[in-house]
Amino acid sequence: MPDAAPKMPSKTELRREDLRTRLIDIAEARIRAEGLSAIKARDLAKQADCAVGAIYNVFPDLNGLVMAVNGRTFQTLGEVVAASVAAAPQGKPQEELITMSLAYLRFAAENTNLWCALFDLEMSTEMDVPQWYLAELGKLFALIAAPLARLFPDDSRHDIEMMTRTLFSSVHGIVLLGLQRRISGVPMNKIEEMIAILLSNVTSHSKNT
Amino acid sequence: MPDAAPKMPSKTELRREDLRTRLIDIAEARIRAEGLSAIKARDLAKQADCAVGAIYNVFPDLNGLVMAVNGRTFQTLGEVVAASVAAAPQGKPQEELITMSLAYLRFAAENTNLWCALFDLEMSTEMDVPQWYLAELGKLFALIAAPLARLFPDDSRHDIEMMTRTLFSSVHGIVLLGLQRRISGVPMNKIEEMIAILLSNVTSHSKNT
DNA sequence: ACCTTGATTGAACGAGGTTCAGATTAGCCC
DNA sequence: GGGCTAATCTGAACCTCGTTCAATCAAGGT
Repeated sequence: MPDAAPKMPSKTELRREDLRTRLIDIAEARIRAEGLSAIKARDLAKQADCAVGAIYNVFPDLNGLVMAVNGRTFQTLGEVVAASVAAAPQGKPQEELITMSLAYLRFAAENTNLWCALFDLEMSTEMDVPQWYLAELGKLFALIAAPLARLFPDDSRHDIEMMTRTLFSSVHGIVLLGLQRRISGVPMNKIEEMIAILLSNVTSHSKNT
Repeated sequence: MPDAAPKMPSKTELRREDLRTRLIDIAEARIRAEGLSAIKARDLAKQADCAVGAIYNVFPDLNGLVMAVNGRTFQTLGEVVAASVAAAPQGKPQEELITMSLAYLRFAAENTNLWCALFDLEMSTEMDVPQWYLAELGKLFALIAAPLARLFPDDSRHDIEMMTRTLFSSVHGIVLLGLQRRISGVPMNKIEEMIAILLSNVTSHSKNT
């Protein structure tokens, strides 16, 4: 017998994996184009050229599929933010924070539906937050904490952690409400201005508590 | 004939109005207890002791009913925030802002499901934002703008407006993410601390742009 | 070739929002 | 009060979805 543990990728396994990625691709495209509510089992099956039931061989349910899409989205988001700060040489900490925030805004604006799906699901079901989610969030937080630690070298790890969460939540809130009311004005550059106001104020003064 | 314009509240009208408020009451209680997803047409009808179809005589659809609940919620929220600042004699502007923000947090924490419903609906359907919604939001903004105007008397109306939106969105973001991860720690007093960090920093420095 | 095991299928189930033809009732004039 | 008209009320029926499962089929081993 051959080695047992790293199971052979038998023909079945391959089809399985193929279907899996095909479904994720289709779901991602659909969410991007029409939003989370456009995810319908029968539509997906038709597009993927498989039976409805086949979806449930590969994912526990449609939520699981959306989670897989969210995994991709979250990873891309992390890369985009990291890339933005890597691109700006080694600016002042404040500028790094603003750069990252604008990258976050930009990503959310250009991929609104995918970005919304990231939260629409976690929010509604308050069950087990998956591991990768927390891991990705941790990576984002680390990116923010770095310039903050340089900016406030005397603050404790705890203080930096608090500031990180505070700033992330704040920027997230600005982006969220900013994009939400696409109708009622608040053009993109106003949102950018708001982020700049927030960060330049917060980071030009130091002591908290 | 009697005057025509302010139509008589005939027996039908009364029942109609009665059913309307009864349905809102029931829906409000259900959302409070079990969240937005617990709103089921058949359940509501059974509890209100009417036929399923009757709901649609009084509201365009279930969304409309939820909107009515949201109307109440939003109004209560406004009152709570206004009351909090009225209760604190005439403190410094910074303290007013913190007081209001903590009142906002407190309301969201104590009425999480109702508060979530406020955004879960507006978010998903991006159709016409109803008039009362913008009006209530305007009232909230006015409450925030008042202390800001005292704090930065030289800033233009536009600057104050921007700062108002910025702070509101930021606090909203902190509350949102804070309450979202009820599981993964972030106890209430940490959230309060985050709000305090944000506001004390922002409002102790002045110039933007 | 044959058997066993697991994947695949799609019709069927159940849950939920919404509708509508018929039954019921209110309002009104005699 | 009796009768007529128009509106309201009713709940069975319709439709859309997610999800399941008995029956079918294919892969891999012997």
